[in-house]
Amino acid sequence: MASPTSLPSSPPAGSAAGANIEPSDKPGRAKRLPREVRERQILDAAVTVFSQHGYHGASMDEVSEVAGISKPMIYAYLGSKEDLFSACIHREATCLLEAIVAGIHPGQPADVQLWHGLRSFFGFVGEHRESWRVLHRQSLAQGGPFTEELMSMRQRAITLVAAVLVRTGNDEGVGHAASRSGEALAAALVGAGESLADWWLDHPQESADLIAVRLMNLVWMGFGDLVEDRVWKPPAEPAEPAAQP
Amino acid sequence: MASPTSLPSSPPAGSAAGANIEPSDKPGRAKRLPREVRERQILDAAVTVFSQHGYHGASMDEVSEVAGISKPMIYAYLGSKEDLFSACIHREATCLLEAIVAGIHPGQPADVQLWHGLRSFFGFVGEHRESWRVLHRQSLAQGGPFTEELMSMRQRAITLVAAVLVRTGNDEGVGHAASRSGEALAAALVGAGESLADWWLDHPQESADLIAVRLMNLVWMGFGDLVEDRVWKPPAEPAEPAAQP
DNA sequence: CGACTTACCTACTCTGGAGTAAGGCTACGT
DNA sequence: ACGTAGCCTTACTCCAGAGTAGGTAAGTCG
Repeated sequence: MASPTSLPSSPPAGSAAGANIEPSDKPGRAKRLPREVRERQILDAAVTVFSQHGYHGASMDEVSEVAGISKPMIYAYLGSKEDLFSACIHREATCLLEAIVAGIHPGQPADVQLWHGLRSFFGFVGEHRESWRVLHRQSLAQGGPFTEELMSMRQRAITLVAAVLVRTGNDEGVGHAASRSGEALAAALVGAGESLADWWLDHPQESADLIAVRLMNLVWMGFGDLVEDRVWKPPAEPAEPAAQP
Repeated sequence: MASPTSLPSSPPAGSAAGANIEPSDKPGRAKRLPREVRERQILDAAVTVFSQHGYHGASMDEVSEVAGISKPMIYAYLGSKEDLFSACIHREATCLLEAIVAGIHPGQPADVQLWHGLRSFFGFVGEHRESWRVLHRQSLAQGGPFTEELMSMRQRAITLVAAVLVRTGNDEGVGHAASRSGEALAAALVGAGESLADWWLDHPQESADLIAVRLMNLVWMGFGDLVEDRVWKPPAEPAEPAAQP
C-alpha cells in the first residue's frame, strides 16, 4: 500500500545533502563506513519511519531496512528504541532552532526581525515536513519523557522571541503594554506558530511565505488592536465571562 | 508511575452522568447489564485509555480492566481494536458537533452566533479533555483510516460556520469580501479553533471563556483589519519573498 | 420445572517486534 | 604478513499483546 503522505519526501534536517551513499542491492554486506556517517543515516531513517507510523507503530526492523543496515548496528550506536526517538527529537529541534537564529539579524526593527524569524521557521518546516511531524505531532502524541525535549525547545524559542520583542521595546515597534509582558506575548506567538505549522501539514498546497505573512498579519495587526484597546467584547449576558485578556 | 496528566479526569462525552455502576471488588463475575450500557462503559474506558497512551500504546487488556469487564466482551460488542478506536472517534465527534449546534441560536447577528458557537466548543473541550485528545491529537497521529472520520467532522463544522457567516452576510457583520469566500474564512476559523484547543490541552490553567474571547478577538478584529485592507506588508528587500535563501 | 437466550468468564494460541549472542569481514598499523 | 580494532551480519530469545475456544452463570418464557 502507498504511504498516506504522497508528497515528495523531503529529507530530514540533519542529512547531508551532498554525500548520499546509495546502498547496493547486494543483500549481503554493506560498505564499511565511519560511525559518524552511519549514525546520521540511521537518524534520517528513524525520522522518516517515526513520522509515518508514530513511535509505537514504527518497528526497529523497518528503521534498519530504510537505513540500509542491520538492526544490531542501531542498538550499538544509538541504544534502545526510546533513545533513538529522543535522539531524533533532539537533533531536529536543534536544527530547527539554528535555522531560525540564522535568519534573524539583530539591530533591525522588531517587526522585521519577527518576519525573518517566521520565514525561517516556516521555510524549515516546509522543507523538512517529516522533521516537523515527528518533532511536534508524534512527540506530543506520546505523553512520556519525550515531551520534555520539546518543551525545552519551545522555551528556547520563547526566550528568543521575547528578546526580539523587548530589545527593540520602547521604539514604535511594540507598545508599552507589550514590552511589559514580552514573555507572555512571545509564548502566544510561538504557540500560534506551532499550531499553524501543524495545520499546514494537512494543507500543503499553501506556500511557506503565505503562511508566514498570514501569521504576521494576525499577530502584528491583532496585537496592535489589542494594545490600542480595540477589543471585541462579548454581549452583556446573565453569566459573566472573565474580563478582557 | 503516575499518569502524565494529573488533572482531574473529566468523563468522556458519551458517558451517562447519573447511573454509574461501581464494579464490585469481587474478582469473579460482573453484574449482568444490558448490552447498551456495557457498550457505553467500554467506549468510555477506551476513550480514557486511548487518550493516555495513543492507539498503538493502548492495550485491549487495559481497556477491559478500566471498563470493569473481560476482554472477550469488547470483541463481542465492538469488534477489533481498530473498530473500537473508530467507534470512539465517531461517538466523540458526534457529541462535540451536537454541543456546538445546541449553543447556536439562528436569527442573532453573526458575531453573537459565532461567539456562542465558540463558547460551546471550548466548553465541551474543557469538560471532555480526554475526548478532545483522542479525537484530535491521537487520530491525527495515526495517519490511517481514522483521519477520515475526523475530516468528516471538520467538514461539517466548516459548513456550519460558513452558514452562520453567509446567512447574516450582507449585514454589517461581515464585509462583502468575507461573504464572497465564506467557506474559506470558515475553514480558517475552524482550523484556528482546533489548533487553539490543542494548545489549550497543554495550558489548562486558562479558562474556556478566556480562550474563546481570545480567538474571537483575533478572528473578528483580525479579519476586520483584513477586510478594511489594513494589512501588514513585508519590507522591500533585495531577495524576493518567493525565492529561497 | 426445563429449554433457550444472553451476558460473562478463564485460559489459552500465536504473531510481531524489541533486544541480544556470537561470530565473520575489512582496513589499517607495524 | 598478521594482529587488532571496529564495522557488520545472521540467527536467535523472549515477551507483550491481539484475538479466540469453549464453558459457566443468570435471567426469561413455555
